[in-house]
Amino acid sequence: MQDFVAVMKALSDVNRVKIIKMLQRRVLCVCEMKEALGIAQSSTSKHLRILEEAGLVVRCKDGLWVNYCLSDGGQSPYVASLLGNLRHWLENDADIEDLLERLPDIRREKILGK
Amino acid sequence: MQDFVAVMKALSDVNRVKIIKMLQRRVLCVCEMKEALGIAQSSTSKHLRILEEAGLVVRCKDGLWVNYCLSDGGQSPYVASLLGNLRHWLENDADIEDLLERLPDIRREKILGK
DNA sequence: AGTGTATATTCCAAAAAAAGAATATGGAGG
DNA sequence: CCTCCATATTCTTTTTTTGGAATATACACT
Repeated sequence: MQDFVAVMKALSDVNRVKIIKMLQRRVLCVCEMKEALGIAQSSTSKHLRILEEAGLVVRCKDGLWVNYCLSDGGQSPYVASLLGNLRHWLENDADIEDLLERLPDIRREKILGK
Repeated sequence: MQDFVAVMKALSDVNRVKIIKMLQRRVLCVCEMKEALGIAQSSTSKHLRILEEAGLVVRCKDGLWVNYCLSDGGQSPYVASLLGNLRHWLENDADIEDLLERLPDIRREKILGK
C-alpha cells in the first residue's frame, strides 16, 4: 500500500511529472532539469529524491555529474504501468510540448554556475 | 496536465485508496464508508469530493442517502487505466484484505446516529 | 592541499492538505 | 410547518508539502 501511495504522490506534482516526460527523451543531470523547469537547484534535487524513492527514476553517478534516467519498472508493477502509460499520456499537453521543444537547447555544457 | 495530477493526488491518500477498493465490491453510502474507515463523517465526505472531482467516483442521490460508485472512466483515460489496474492491485495488501473482510457486516441499517 | 564545480542536505518560511467539531442544507415523514 | 436524518460545508488546528537560501559533501583538476 505504501509503495503504491508513494508512486501516486510522486506523480501528483507538476514539476515531477515534467521531469518524467523530459527523461523519456534523454538522460539528464540535475542542472539541466533545474534549467528547463526554472526552479532552484535544491528544489530540483528534492523532487528527484522523491521520484527515486518511489522507484520511478534511477540515479547514475558519473564523476562529478549525477545523471538520472527512467527506471525500467522491474521492481514495481505500479511504476511499470505508470511509466508505460506516461509514454503517450500528456504528449499533447501544451506545457509539456513547450518544455520538450526547449529541451534540445538545454545542455550541461552551456549552463554556468548555479 | 491538471486532470492527470488531480487523479494522482486523489489516489495518494490511504483512505481514498481504501474507498476505491471498497467500491469495487459494492455501492456504498457515506456513513458506511466512515464506519469502515473509522474516521469522521466530515472527513469522509471531503475525501469523496476529491475522488469525485478527479472523476474516479460518481455520486448517486437516492432520496436521503447519497450512494457512491466507481466511475466508468469514460471521461478520462487516466481514470480508466487506474481504476482498471486497481481491480487487481492491492488485492493482497494486509490492510485492504482486513477492510474488505469487515465490509459485508457494515450496512447502513445497522449504523445509528453520527 | 587548495580550488572549482555539481549535487545533496539543512534550515526556515509559506502554502497546501488533513482531520474533527460544529453548523448548514435538503429531502422525508409526520 | 416542524422534526429527523444523511450528507455537505465551515471553522480551526495540526501536519505535510513545497520552495529557496545557505551550507555541506563529493569528486576532479592543478
